[in-house]
Amino acid sequence: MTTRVRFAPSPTGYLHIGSARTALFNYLYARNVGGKFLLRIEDTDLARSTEESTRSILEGLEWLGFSHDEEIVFQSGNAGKHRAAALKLLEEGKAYRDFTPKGDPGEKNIKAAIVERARANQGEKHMRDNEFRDISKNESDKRAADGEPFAIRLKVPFEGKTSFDDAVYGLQERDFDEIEDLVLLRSDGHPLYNLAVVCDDIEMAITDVIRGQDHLTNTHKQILIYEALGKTPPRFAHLPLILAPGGKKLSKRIHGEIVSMTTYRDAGFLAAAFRNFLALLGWSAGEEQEIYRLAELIEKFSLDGIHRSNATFNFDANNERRWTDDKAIWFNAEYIRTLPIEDLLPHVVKELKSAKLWREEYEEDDAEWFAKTVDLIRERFYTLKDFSGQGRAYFSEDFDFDEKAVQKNLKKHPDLKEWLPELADRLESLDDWTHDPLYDLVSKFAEEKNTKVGVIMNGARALLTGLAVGPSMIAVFETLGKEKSIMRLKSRIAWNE
RNA sequence: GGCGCAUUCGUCUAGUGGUUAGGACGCAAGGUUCUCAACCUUGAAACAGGGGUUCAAUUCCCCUAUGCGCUACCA
Repeated sequence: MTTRVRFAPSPTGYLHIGSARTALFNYLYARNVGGKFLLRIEDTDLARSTEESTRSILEGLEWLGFSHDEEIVFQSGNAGKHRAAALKLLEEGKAYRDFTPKGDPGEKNIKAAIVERARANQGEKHMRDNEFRDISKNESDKRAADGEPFAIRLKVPFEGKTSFDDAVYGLQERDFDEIEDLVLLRSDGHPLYNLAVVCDDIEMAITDVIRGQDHLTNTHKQILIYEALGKTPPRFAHLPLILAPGGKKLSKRIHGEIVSMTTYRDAGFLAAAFRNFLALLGWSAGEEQEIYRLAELIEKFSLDGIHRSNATFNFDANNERRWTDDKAIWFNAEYIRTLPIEDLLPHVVKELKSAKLWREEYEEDDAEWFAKTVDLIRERFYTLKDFSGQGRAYFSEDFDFDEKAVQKNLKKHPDLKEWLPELADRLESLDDWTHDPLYDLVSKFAEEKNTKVGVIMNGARALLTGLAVGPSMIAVFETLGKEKSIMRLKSRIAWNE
């Protein structure tokens, strides 16, 4: 039987970082064993589900490069089948109608209400004391026929336990005492989550369910449904959660944009880098390697390598430099500087286009220059945004001068105001615009002015790029070319007092 | 309240009944350098606590603590 896994988000927001990792692991697992990776949108909660969320999630998945197999399944489209399943169980006596009026949680905190109710019961087991569990079929049918509203509950047996062998957490057992007669169908006819999931997973012939650990205890309920339906449950693998610093839940409400996949895309992350980072959050191949191309991830992925404890996504909301996990940023920088240049170029092109710095020549006559320049400047960049930010001076005459750079590298040495234009004149007569002659000329110039070559270099860098930091000055001369270099050396803009 | 799951440097993690408990990010120092990165070298940094079992426990068992999850006619 071929392996079939699914990623099943509910469209109530953008693609969350934890969901993204669940999708990743499902994807890697499927590709590793040569199975199918399916997508199901769990849009049964119509009040909260939006088309926009669905779109955003799909966008996120696409960005990450997880292509799904087969058609996307929308859970809402299967409500009829879910209802039929509940009715079938009712017919077979494996479920019953509960005519208890629907309770109204109102504005009360749901968690508090649960605890309150449990405390009232003081540890007594009240799982099977529903008064409608054992009423006669006749009475049940009659009340239903009279139009009395009811929910359908699964009839969980008195004695016994469910068990399953989780691929991550090992053998899990749960006594029936701990499981209430769960509602399958609401009194308004809508199926509940546990029923819907089981029905859809059966329908989609899912063989392995890989999902967040928050479903670990619910799995027992789902197994009961599988059994009632006469189906064999799939294999389960539960994933540890990704938490915020301090061990708290990572939520969009509290932590905002940082949990959204689109944030990373828009911040200039490479999907490959983020994917790599995500893969190592809760999974390890058991070796010291950390950089994995997608093909390698697929090849090495195994459920055995999944951790059992939750991971913290480490960031500091109060520190701009640490707006997201340091290691994620490191991965991105590492990818930017080590990717084969031809793989990086399309991303830079896109960035320059969106920053209005793009010129068609970069793809034509100046293609070689473009590749060389990107290669030169990428080494100290962290995100794709840097190509249009710090890298602006390489692609445009319209760039800003960093005030600190001007102070430190130009104004602190007032002589440079005369020297640099003078250097420009010298350069004018240089025919061979390559490293050695350039270096010779500049160092001779410095010697002549009785100053350190660094003073000239740093001053020139500030004038030519607007920054105090950047590639070797000679390399900047080379890449900018004679004309622009001379022009900028003579420019007075930066000196503007 | 009940039930479940977890706990190795700040973070991500490797690992084992006997190890100097390893790596990565970050941090610090030094080297290199026209600056900043990169790179190289070095450093600080961890087995939650208490009981067992054992010749030996970070590793196995129990308890406690802490965190997380579930406990809903939410998903």
